[in-house]
Amino acid sequence: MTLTNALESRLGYQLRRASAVMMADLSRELADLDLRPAEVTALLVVAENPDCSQTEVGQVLAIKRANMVPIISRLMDRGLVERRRIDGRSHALTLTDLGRETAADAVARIDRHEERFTAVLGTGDVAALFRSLPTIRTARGEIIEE
Amino acid sequence: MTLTNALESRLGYQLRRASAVMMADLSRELADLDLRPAEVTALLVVAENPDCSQTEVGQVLAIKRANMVPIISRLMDRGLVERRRIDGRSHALTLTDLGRETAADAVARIDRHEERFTAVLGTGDVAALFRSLPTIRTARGEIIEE
DNA sequence: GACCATTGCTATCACTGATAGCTGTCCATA
DNA sequence: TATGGACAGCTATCAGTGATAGCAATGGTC
Repeated sequence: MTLTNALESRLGYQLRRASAVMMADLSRELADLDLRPAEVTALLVVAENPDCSQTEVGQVLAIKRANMVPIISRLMDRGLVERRRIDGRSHALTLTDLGRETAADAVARIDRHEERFTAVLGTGDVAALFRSLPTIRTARGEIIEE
Repeated sequence: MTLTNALESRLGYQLRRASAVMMADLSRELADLDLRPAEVTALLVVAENPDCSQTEVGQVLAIKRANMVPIISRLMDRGLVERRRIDGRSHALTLTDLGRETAADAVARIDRHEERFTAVLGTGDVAALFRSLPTIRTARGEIIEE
């Protein structure tokens, strides 16, 4: 028996299911990098913004300070990120050479992953998504940090 | 300093952030029901499909058999769902009166929640989302159960 | 110098999902 | 009818993400 599911007509539900599918695909694509999705996003933000602080990375990714700690720690343990004391409180984050290589690899993987989905969507639909999704994010005000 | 974030141009990232925003809003809306989002979805599927089995609910929601167990257990403990043995293996799930009340309440809350987002989107965008998101879900074939 | 905000951190918890493997049951068929 | 395989529910455990509360050290301001 196939069940009915009225949730299919809910935007939040559709978003969640679609997001889960893409995340699963991304995880597979990133698997042999041995980096979690959250770690990769942090790596890429540091790549783009040399000398940024850990808190700033968290702000742009909507990851709380407390949750940034193990992410950056792991990237440092892996030899991908270095930090330099700025003042007694904050550090400036930069990528190592290995970090830059890994970031480039990650971007290539993400692009392949994205392609698999945008390919079946049509450019109009993709454009519509890039208009709608940010609107959703700001609809209730994305609350960043505490 | 405000950082740049090239991930903003990735569909997967946008989807994840938008989904997180909606989930957070939904959680707030469901808070005083004392039911987790996953439990509510299961409740609504049972409401629509009396005498369905636990595995079937899992299939339609893409929740694995093993993960359905605590969900249904909790709904039964809460007196929202009842089950009747069908054969030695499976049970037929139905809602209790309280379950029906709670389901109706949940649907009202979900509708309010949805409204907050669809209100800022324009009907064209909403229609586009309901076309695109299911396409994304099937793009890589949503793998259901093992 | 007192006060307060900031930064990074620890510790802990909640929610969702995944895996591996068990038991008991049903069913087809050899 | 005996048996092998599929199936339903279950246990146990882990991974990933995110949230909260609170601490210590530091920096800037009045």
